[in-house]
Amino acid sequence: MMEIIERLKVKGITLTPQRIAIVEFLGKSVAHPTVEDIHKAIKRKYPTMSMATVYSTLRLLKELGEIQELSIMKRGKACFDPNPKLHHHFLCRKCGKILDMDVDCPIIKKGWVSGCRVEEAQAYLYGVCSECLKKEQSAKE
Amino acid sequence: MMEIIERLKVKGITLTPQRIAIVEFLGKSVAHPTVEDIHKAIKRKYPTMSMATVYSTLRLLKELGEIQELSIMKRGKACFDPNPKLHHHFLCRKCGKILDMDVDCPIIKKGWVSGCRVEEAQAYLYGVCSECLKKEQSAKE
DNA sequence: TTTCGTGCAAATCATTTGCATTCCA
DNA sequence: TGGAATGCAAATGATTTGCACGAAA
Repeated sequence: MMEIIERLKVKGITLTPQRIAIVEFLGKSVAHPTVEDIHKAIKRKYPTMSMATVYSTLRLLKELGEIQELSIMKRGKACFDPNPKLHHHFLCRKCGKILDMDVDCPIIKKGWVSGCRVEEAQAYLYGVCSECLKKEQSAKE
Repeated sequence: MMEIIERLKVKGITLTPQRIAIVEFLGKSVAHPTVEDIHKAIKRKYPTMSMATVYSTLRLLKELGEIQELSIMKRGKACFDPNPKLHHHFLCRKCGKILDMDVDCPIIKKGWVSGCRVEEAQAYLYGVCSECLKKEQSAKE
């Protein structure tokens, strides 16, 4: 994730310890954290870290195209994906986990559809993940 | 939309004038209205109609599978689609309009993906709609 | 009569904003 | 040093909830 830091530096973005901490946390996260998740995690290191700072840094990173915010919401809370590239998501209704889907849909992508210019695309699948299905199976036996 | 009313009756749902008004409004709406849109429209006929009633009726209809709530949000507000069948949506960043997309994606649908059971799927496309593109074009000339 | 829906107001909760203080370049 | 970032608290705005009243079976 140091590449992000480099790009921010090149763009003249002020690199505060808080911002670096957020970028580093996002870089190693795989769970599509909410603002609260991020705040809680970083508060251990920086006890004064405020929600306002987390919100503003996330907005900055989003505007710079370094991360993406998902339209799917974890129980009403926004969540973020450190991977800004086009990919889709699966939300498990049992455990609430969000999984990245590496499916390449020929239609849901940038380009043209019915005369409209598509600049961004996101697909959301909802259901039960393989882990939860396994648990259901064992419970039955 | 009278079929919905029929189905509600069969299921033993109490049919109040307010609920009927909401169902009728949704039935003839094509613009994916927000809760506020619905409330405002019906308030003309029923001046005492409260937001709480709109919210509770929408939740009821959603739980019964008669309508769907979109994960895409009109400026932070939830919006609803009277068509509960699987289809996708396009949000125009210029005019804010949401269009139904009649594309049949072979991957973004119910079924199985990577060991997960997909019960519901929604794809969202973001960009500029054909109308706004036309306006842009004329402005240039 | 008894249950259920309505509508008002108050409560909730995520997110935003104002502003004084502090920090990076 | 100067402009930008931080952090606190207060404000905002969508949605939910509690509860008394009224309507429906």
